[in-house]
Amino acid sequence: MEGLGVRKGAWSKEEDDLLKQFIEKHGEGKWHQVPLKADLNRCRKSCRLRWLNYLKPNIKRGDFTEDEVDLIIRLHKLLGNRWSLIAGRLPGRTANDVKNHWKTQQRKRKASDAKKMKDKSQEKTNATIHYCKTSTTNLHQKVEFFTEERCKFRAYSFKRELYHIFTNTTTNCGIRECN
DNA sequence: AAATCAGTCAACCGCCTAGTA
DNA sequence: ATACTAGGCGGTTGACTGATT
Repeated sequence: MEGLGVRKGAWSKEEDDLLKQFIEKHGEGKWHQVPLKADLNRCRKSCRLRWLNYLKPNIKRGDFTEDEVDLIIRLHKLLGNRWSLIAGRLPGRTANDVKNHWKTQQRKRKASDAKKMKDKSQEKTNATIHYCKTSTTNLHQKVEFFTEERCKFRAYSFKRELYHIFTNTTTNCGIRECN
């Protein structure tokens, strides 16, 4: 049975050579025969993946070009997470590469969106703080002024405004008429 | 210089489908 | 119709590496 005592993890140079030699001699496919005939202590899936994602000739390494990125975005819109189909349209790129690239970009986008949201809310908070600071100063002065003038109603209404600034509410603040 | 963090990429896992006995 | 096997795929993990603190 596959999986008993089968080697896992990174492939060695020797294993790569054995796999390459086998494929060159017998061609792709027949993956179930590979471990036995190539004398590899690996499962068939691992052999297939190693070949497709790393050893296969013409695999392109390095950064994705702008054209490739653009194509990935358009194809993803069209096909969703069908990485093998998308990779099929990108010569030299594997489904694994495309998938990894997409995930990385997605993470970056999320991080940048989160930062934008944070900045926006910080802006809002700062504006509110600024508004409160200036408003409260003005209102306190008005309350004091009208209290001194014995203008109870005006002083009361400015107290209400103060309260609303601090509690950010328009419900009954419970402030009683000042004396 | 050491510790921590973040990004990248190879590899594994589990599921699905098709073919076959 | 059912069970089994192989191939294929997408999601996820973990090792590695370079950057930052």
